[in-house]
Amino acid sequence: MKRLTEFDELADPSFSSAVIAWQRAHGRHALPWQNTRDAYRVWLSEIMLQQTQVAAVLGYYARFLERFPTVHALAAAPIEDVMAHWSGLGYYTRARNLHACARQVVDQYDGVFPPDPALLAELPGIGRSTAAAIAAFSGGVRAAILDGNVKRVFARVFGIDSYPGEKRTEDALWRRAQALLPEGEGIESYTQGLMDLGATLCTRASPACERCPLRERCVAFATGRTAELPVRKPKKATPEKRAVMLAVIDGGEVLLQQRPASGIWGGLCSLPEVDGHAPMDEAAPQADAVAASAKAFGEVEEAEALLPLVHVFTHYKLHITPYRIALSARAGLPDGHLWWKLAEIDAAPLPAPVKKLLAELAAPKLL
DNA sequence: CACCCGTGGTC
DNA sequence: TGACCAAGGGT
Repeated sequence: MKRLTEFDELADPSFSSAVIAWQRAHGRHALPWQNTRDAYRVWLSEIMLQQTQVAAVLGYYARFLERFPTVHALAAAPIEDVMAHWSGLGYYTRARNLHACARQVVDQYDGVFPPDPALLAELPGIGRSTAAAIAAFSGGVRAAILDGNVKRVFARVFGIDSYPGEKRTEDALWRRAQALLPEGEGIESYTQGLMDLGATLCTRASPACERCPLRERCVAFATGRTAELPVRKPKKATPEKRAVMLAVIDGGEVLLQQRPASGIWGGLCSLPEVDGHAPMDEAAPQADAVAASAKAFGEVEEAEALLPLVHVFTHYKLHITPYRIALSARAGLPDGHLWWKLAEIDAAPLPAPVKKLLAELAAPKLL
């Protein structure tokens, strides 16, 4: 007698048939990165969609494709150009990896993405799940994804009551994902169906269980635990930091500083800061102290405190205290700094809160 | 392996 | 309105 393996235990062909049938009837079919097997377009969408919702990606995707229509165009472009087109989308390592990946595909694969998910996953910015999605959508390859949508759907359907971010739980989820893949054709519909289910029906809050094709096999639905599953990440207090930023203005231009490639806002530009990040229990420096530190950039004509703003990251809260510094004369340009025309601030590779601050400085709202 | 990395939307 | 979340990967 044949011993049942764990895969046999987890396998269930009716699961993928239900997802595929639902996707074909009720899933999304008209997103800009669908209805193509162009691996470049599929890859670009998958990278942009990492930890980012569809609505936020749409505009970036269109503008990016217009500027970089092929992997060759992207590989040939300067990184500054790539960063500028990513500016505001967040997780900027993705943009650096995107560029590095394009160059690697051109150099190593003659501009053709390999169909094998294991090879895709060796490229920068492409992990196991993204590799599977690219392979499935662009080549019909049978490979398992495990993103936030799949984790949520699985946690509810199978009543998984441990935190999905925990290694042991995630390993178990990967085994299910692999075991539940459709045997025959339909990997594209199945993969898209899992994403669509999670994004449109099996949402975090108030899921639409009455329309769900998996309702009758869903443990969370049967036990009234959809609000408790998936189990949330255990939370901890988030620290608060302070940054004093200098908007040094002269002749319609503002002084920007290149940030290090790693760390927060890596690879972007920002405003020069006084004393870097200080903990919140220290008071912000006085205006004269700020003006003194701005002397490195030239003769200070005026130093004006602007309205403080708070920017919240996943892991800490940043209190930004901005100062407008008007110069009467410029000193030599320090290393890693550049002047940027305020009128063209939209095109600068800046994080969202800094760009917003400077946009308002360039064109103050009349109240 | 737990933690780091952005931003906009939602309740 | 603060907390939480959304098509993860790199270290």
